Amino acid sequence: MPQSDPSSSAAPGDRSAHDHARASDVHKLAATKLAAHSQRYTTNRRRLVDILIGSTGPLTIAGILSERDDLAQSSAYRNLVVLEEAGVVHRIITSDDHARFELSEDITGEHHHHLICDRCGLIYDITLPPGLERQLEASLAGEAQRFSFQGDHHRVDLVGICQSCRS
Amino acid sequence: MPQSDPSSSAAPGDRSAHDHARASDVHKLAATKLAAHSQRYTTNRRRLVDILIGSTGPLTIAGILSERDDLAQSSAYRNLVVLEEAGVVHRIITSDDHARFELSEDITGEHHHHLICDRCGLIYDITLPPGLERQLEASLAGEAQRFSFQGDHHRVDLVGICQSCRS
DNA sequence: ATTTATGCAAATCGTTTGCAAACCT
DNA sequence: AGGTTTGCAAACGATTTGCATAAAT
Repeated sequence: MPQSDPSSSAAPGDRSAHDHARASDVHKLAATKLAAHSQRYTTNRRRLVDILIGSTGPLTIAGILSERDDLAQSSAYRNLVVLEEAGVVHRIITSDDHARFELSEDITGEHHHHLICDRCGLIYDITLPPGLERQLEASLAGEAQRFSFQGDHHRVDLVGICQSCRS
Repeated sequence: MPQSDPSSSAAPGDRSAHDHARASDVHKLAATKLAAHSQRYTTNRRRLVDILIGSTGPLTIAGILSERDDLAQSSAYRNLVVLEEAGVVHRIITSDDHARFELSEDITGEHHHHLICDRCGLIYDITLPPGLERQLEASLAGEAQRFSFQGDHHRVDLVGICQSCRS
């Protein structure tokens, strides 16, 4: 429903949660995770990771492809699946039709949440106080138990309208 | 990626968060909300709302259509858009390719969150302690302000594997 | 009488997949 | 060599839309 240029995905005043990890460390971890899944760290996969390292926030496929014109769309899709399964990247689904990708928290070592623009799909990274995270975890674990549900990870989003869509 | 019968969407031990509102009240509210958006409360729209009232949890389009065979798919899609815009229903997007729908919190008067099965897309409704909700709201509001983001509503999901997908 | 809603079938568009060539190990 | 990855183009499938008919005001 909302439409905009899906290749843009900007960042706000502060630095993003991503740029805390050094590129070489990220690649090392990525290689390890892929190896654990019997997958190779090919040139294209490394390229994808590099693009995500360089990004200030979650990127759409279009955004990723626009960074390098020597990247086949189908390979991007395929490799993002592999990277996701290996736990290297994380796929974010919003009401926007375009999936977005970011490095996984295992890789960046950060736990964060999102502000999601309902109009253009733009995503900002945010963090919550550790105490709040703990309480949340505890409550969710309790609810999961009631439903015999095996929780894996939680997600907190604030949905609204970003500054540029408002103006 | 995960696949299963999208027409099924069961409930667990307890009652769902939905069955607290009386059907007549729901219809009255729905009519009001639609009127406020210059939209009619047509037969098909009422049917959709009825199906959601009767459901124990969020339903996919397939699940909705399977409840009544005299409901055209395109009309379901179109009317769900109208109902969503009027704030009568709420659309839930997961990694599953099938959008799911539930009555909006304005209508049910309940604020709840979700356990989402990563394999089959099944969704359970859960609630968090009011105190925790308040802290969460406050933290999110603070973050929104930092990004000049106009928050509308928050969302908390626990993603994992449901009992039947585990067995 | 006009506007709005319906239902069918066709179109759309992000994503997935078949297949032959290129790449690793 | 033997299996994997790549890139092109074709296929897929949930959702959307054009259009003629039916309903509502």
